[in-house]
Amino acid sequence: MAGHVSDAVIRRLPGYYRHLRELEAAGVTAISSQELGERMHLTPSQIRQDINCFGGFGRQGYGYKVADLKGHIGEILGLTQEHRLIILGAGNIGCAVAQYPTFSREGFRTIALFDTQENKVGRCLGDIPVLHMDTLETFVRENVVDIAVLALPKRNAQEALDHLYEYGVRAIWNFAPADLNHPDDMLVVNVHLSDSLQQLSYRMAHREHP
Amino acid sequence: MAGHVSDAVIRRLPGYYRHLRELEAAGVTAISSQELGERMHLTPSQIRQDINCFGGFGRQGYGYKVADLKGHIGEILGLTQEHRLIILGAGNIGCAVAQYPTFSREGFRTIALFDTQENKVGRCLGDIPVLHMDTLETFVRENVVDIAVLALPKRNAQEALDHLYEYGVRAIWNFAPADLNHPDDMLVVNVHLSDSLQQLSYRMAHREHP
DNA sequence: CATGTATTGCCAATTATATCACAATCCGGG
DNA sequence: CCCGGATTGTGATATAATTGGCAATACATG
Repeated sequence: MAGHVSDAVIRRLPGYYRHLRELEAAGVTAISSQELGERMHLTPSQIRQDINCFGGFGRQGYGYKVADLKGHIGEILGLTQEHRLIILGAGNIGCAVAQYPTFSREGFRTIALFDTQENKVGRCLGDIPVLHMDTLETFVRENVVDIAVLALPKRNAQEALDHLYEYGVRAIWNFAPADLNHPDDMLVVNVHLSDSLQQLSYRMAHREHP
Repeated sequence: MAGHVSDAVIRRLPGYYRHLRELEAAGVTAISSQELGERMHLTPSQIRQDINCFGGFGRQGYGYKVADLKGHIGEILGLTQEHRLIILGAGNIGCAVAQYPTFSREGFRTIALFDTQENKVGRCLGDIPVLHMDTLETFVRENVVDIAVLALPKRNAQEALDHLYEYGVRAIWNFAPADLNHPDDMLVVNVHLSDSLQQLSYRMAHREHP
């Protein structure tokens, strides 16, 4: 199992996790691929195949135990270990990420925000301090930082990434609307809000019944 | 041409648009599929095939005219017509969307935010008013609203969607971390920030060289 | 205006992804 | 403890997406 997992499967994993959490919260203890498929708008076959990339978590004639499966998928997603984040840019997006309620439940802990604007530096969001961008290097070298979130203007994003690499950060969650260049041993996942909105626009322009 | 365009192509279109805009800004007037492919990390073949879904915009022995191609793709994406947005939820995400700089350039115009918290209602973000959620129905019935952005807590999202449908809105850009039920003639595009961060976590947990 | 070169458009081949079908097997009830 | 009904795990098949290859053709040059 887990020989090679395709991108398509990885994209669906968080969806499984989300639905399983909801089912667990609703008190459902077991579910079949049939039922889960109806819920998620996927075929039962696809669900069984996806889950089987990682091993046989189900039981014939019964289905999957919700709590077990959620646990396994959480582990596969790496949510059992804590991730320490810093956020570059304390604007709306940076603050939104810092305060997003579900992240902390999933092991993502924001330890600091960074900004250049003097009126933002020194404040706190909850218990997260907003530090000056000039102190970034020292901070990163003296603290464990697993992920850096880029929530700053496009023009500063590439330079910030280059510095972060130099200081040792190897994973980036990027909100700047640009495809940043990065070394092979650095992971970059883009959010690209604009792309998502443009997809909606495309579908509106091309839907059959207007 | 344009018989049926696959999801995979639609997902890539905004990327083409973004890169073409950058090229145009950089003063590049023409580009080959080869060069564009290197820039975007796609094969030249794929680029030619993608673009050909919509017609032959290129010229043999020469490549594509950047401005022309950008214009065509903008049109295909529906960016030539204005879209009027309302945003439900004036928290960090709602405000981030309202003030996101590139949206207005692409024809997306936010005309109002809605919230239930009294201390937010009555203020403005730039020239966009924050109105009380109770006035949503009246507002939507009296104004043209093309897209509603859901930037409110998960527990309120489904109900909000149902109301919006009733009032006549037929396109939703959803930031709530839930897969909302919706009628067939309503378009819903999800952002699901958590999914994106979990994908990063997955890749961190499974990368070869730690 | 003729010629060589670069590059598209497009069809074929390959690879990836999703679905189907069914044997293996586990649960629950009697 | 055994049997019936349900549901998984999985190999085979179908469908979709990507890449390769090449003829057609437009541009640039002299």
